Amino acid sequence: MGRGRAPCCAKVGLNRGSWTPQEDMRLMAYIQKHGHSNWRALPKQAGLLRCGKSCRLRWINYLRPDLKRGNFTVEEEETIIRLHGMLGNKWSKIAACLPGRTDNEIKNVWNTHLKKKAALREQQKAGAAKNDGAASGGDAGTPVTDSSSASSSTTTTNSSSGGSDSGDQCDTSKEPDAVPVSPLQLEDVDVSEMLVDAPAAAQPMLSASCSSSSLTTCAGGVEDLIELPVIDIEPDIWSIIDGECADASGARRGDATAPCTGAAVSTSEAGEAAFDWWLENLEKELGLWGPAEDPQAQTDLLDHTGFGPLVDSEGDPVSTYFQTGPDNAAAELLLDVELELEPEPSALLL
DNA sequence: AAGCCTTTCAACCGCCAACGT
DNA sequence: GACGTTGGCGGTTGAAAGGCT
Repeated sequence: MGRGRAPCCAKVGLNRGSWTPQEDMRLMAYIQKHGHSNWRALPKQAGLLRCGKSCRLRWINYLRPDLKRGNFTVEEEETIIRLHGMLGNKWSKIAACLPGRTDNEIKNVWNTHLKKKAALREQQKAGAAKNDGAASGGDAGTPVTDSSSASSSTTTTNSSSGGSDSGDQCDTSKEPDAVPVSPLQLEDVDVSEMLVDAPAAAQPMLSASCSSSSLTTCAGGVEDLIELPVIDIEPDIWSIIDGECADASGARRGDATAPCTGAAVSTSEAGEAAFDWWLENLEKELGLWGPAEDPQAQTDLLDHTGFGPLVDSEGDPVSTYFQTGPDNAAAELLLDVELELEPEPSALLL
């Protein structure tokens, strides 16, 4: 019936599985510039061989700049346990009360060790109830006496746990008007007291990146779109996925970033060349480009550009960026450069 | 050192609600 | 009101990493 929808996408020729750093960069660059008003159309417009759902998931769960990376704090774990006790598996609701955390992340944490922890606590409570008053005071509700258990393995060195938290409650990055937790369910509970607030530092990034509604999208932004890097995608794939834009894709063979309108490109050749130059340098700086047989050259380049910390030993610049966090000056510069999309080479090489 | 087992977590899948036509 | 489209949610899966024997 109407609800019926072909499974996400036919996935004909679409990439699946883990995202590559190149894909991450492309998605980030596109969303930073255009927002994500239409996930379904986004991959095509961004030149990604992914379905919109996959893009959304990747953005929400991993690429969003306001995400907290790293282990959960004890406070966060406590919050999850308590909220789960009230809400059940309403991961998105729980996530709404844990700024910087995603429902997927919370779900994983719960399933991996918080579930056991909560069960253990229940057992302890039951045991304490049985023994009743026999035991000494201050035991039954023992909050976190098992610090050595699961939590210790996941909250080892979380620097964000400190006192840096401040701010709004249940403010989720997902929906501005989202009702975090059902008032009916939480009527009797002081939710605010269990909330973990978002780091103030995350707010600017959040507002800058997630205001998709205020951004122009593909519909009218033809000249903007061509500024994104070009990748080689068989136009047939898009025509298979949805037949409507095969013409436009064919018109600019290989340029998957071309919008459906097929409108003329207005950027000058010089601009394109400069952008290519910029992109090439960007990829070099991230270790995504260049002869793979000479990693040293890339390292040298990184040293030269001052982007060294951006690439970790594993060579995954994106994950490194998010591990270091948006405060990382170099990373911010990178994003700024992407945002501006003004091919100004000198700005890249510090 | 090698193989096996366990844990973790990113990604996928299917369903549903909301919204637009 | 019916139908189609889209975004979002929760459950599940599978690859990778780590630990253990």
